[in-house]
Amino acid sequence: MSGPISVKAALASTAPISGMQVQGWVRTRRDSKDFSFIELNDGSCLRSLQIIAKSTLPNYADVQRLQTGASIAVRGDLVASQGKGQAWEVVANEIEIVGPSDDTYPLQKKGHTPEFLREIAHLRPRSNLFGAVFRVRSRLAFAIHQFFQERGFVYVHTPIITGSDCEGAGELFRVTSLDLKQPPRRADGSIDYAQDFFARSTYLTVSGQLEGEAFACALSKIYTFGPTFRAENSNTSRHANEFWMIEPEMAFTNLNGNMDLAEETVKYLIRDIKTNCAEDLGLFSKFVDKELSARLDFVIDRPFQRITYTEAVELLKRSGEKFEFPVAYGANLQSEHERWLTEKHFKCPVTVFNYPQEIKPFYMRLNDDGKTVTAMDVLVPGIGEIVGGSQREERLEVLEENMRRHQMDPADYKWYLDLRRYGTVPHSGFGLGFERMLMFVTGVSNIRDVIPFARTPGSAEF
RNA sequence: UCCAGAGUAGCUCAGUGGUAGAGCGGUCGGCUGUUAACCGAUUGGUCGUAGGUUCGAAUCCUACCUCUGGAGCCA
Repeated sequence: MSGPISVKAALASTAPISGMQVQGWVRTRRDSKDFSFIELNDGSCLRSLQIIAKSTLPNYADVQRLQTGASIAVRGDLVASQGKGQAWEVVANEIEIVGPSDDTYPLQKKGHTPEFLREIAHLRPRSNLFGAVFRVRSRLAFAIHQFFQERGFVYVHTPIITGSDCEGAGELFRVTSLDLKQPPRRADGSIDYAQDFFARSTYLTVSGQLEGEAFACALSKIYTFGPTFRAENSNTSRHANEFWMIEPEMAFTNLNGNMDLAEETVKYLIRDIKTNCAEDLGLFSKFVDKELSARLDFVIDRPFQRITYTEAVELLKRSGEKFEFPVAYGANLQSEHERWLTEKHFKCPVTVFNYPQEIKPFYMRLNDDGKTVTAMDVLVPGIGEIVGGSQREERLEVLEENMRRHQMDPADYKWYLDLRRYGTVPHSGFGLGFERMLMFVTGVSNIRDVIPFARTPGSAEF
């Protein structure tokens, strides 16, 4: 006999197996006249395996005291179940109690709210919902690599500790080894970071884009996929201070090619999860979001709407809708505006592009109208922005001018400007929020519930 | 950070100035190829924290903490 098999493998068996072994955690236990039913779950799949523990087991008294949460190893035979609800069950010949549990175990056999489970983040993966979420998270990460690798993109590891506090976007977490009680000072009293570990100020990355551009301008098509850190005091269901982001970057590609890739990426990922995580998706459709299945089908079945920022503003103005914030050209679209476009008007993902340059970062390419830049955001129902990207400004002089307008010193970005000095090329890319994609595909509405141990303002337990 | 709401049993909640409650869970017993089993009994509380008002506060007031929803920032 070989080693233990997973619950998933046991349930997928096509024939009885005598002399098999499974191990996992007790979900519930019920007594019958001469035996006990144990539901065993090992996280390999949503479903549990029913174990029949007969009263003839030498340690039956101990087995009857097994409580939810206990870990056991079972030897026995996989047989066709006599009961309804499952095809297979295991008649145990031996049950080893590996680790007992007791009645203080917080995950009892009843419904729990996600908010409560969030407080026990170390135990919640043992629940049906979170087991499913994190299995899907794993598969989604795999599918991302598969998607880009299939298309010849090279996976690049951009630095996590970075010296560029550029983009002007977002607060950064400082990385330092200085003694906070006695930091070295300069003559003017300011802290002298030249004496810090890297002989300069360093931070946790907020984006790998600039470094990604360097590699795209060499390997043609690249993507990054890694953690990102923002020190913003954001308290919403869609923001975390540590999250993962996918950032593809393509040389010789304009905004249209960029929008095509973003749409293809989102659709591919949904299709992959639908085929490879069907059982877990079923749980989400049933208990998290009844519309989930229909929405996912809708998204993969038809093209995303593409409209310019100007068109979006016109649509919003003509909508007759009363918005809390007024719609005006030159202002950022508010959440309520985005929601109207994607949830009420088009009822599908919407790609908005060509934004006024004043409200977008320095690196986006200026359009011929001299007013708009090649920004694009993909908005999805329920979540809002899931992708943000642009064609990058490849013209050295224009880029330098943009920097000056953003109060940036081009001298600080010499290496970035070099990419335009030597063999510059039109190139484009975007950032896809991994957790937001996971929220979209699972229907889970709070980002804290799709991250194993979420980091949010005031909260870094575990 | 701003706006709104909420903190009462392990969990979900009721209780709006006068002896702290229910359902679920847990425990014990019964029944039973059960499956969110069923039937009966039982267990369970510093009412978020600290002050204050009052003869008396879960309830009213003040501050703080935490959580939830929304906003801003964005992925």
